[in-house]
Amino acid sequence: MRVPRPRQLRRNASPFERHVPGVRYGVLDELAGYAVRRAQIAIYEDLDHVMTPLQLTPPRFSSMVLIEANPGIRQSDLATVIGVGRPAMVAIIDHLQSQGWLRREVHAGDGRANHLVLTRKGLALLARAKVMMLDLDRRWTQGFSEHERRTLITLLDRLGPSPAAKPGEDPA
Amino acid sequence: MRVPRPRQLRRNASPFERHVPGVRYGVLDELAGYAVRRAQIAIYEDLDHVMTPLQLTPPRFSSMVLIEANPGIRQSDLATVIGVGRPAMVAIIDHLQSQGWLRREVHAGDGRANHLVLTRKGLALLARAKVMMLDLDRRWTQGFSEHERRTLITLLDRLGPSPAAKPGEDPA
DNA sequence: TATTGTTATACTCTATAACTATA
DNA sequence: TATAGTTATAGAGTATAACAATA
Repeated sequence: MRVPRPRQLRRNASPFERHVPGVRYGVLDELAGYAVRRAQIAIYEDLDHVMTPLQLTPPRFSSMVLIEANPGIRQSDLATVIGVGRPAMVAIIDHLQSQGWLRREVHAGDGRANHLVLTRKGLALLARAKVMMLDLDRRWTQGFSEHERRTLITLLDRLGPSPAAKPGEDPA
Repeated sequence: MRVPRPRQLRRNASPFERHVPGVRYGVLDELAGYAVRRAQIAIYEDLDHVMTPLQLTPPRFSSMVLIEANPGIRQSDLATVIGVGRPAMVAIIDHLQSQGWLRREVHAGDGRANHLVLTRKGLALLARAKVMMLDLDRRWTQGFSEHERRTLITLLDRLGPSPAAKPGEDPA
């Protein structure tokens, strides 16, 4: 089962409506998991407008952020962190390198591994992308108080099978 | 850009870790959008265990819930509601029908449209699936208070470009 | 002319397996 | 033997366009 990277956009279609008037959603409205899915669809329609002009995709953007914050990280570790396989990571890095945004250097202590570093050009683009992404994300939480925004992120980080659901912490 | 139905599972890989120790996530930790993505990856790894034995997928399950709650809904409307294209909906309905879980009847007032109705067998399976899904969802929010659970769903429903972000309502 | 369901097609993303070079 | 990166391949899911039947 694929983890939906939200569905491919239907360019000429009307935007996704989370609650179509007159339709009863039954248990779906009771499921946190379905709320996540719904939110993701709505978000991705918008995300496209920011990513595409920059020749970026969500995994490409995430990778650049992580390489900047962890210079010299190796590909396999990066793949683990963003949750893709190693082969998929090769394609992501290939693209970023073809744009001149990063270099693959030989790892100092391990001849098998790649040492990933952003170029000046890559850092410049990333700076722009980060501003745009932060701006977009703030627009998504426009009506939220800062407390609500933090609460949402914290609850999302706790949601899920194993690492989440620790009764001790109470972010709300 | 595709809306990620979360990534295909790597069966022999370790489960997705949302915060790998020693890795700095930079702005990613500030983005509600990335928190959504992270949560979805974690969720889908688990979802698989419930869906597969029942010959279900998330869109199939959602479709059945919606057909039960809105008997006679037409395919195109169903597609709009769950956020897929009409061709994708055909495949979903085909499968549900092949399992004997629903019938396509001719719509009373419109000879073009299909009137979708669950069979007794479909209703029985759906009843089982709903119990399992609710149970799974509760496990994902195990450490949450009921207030936190509702808050998460409400905030997720407000997150996004257009319909969300209404300053008036304060669910937290 | 527009819409519903359908089919055919292409594209994207992903997993899996196998290869190489290092360890 | 095991691991990092790579390549090749197949599969799932989706969008797009075009078609028939009906409105």
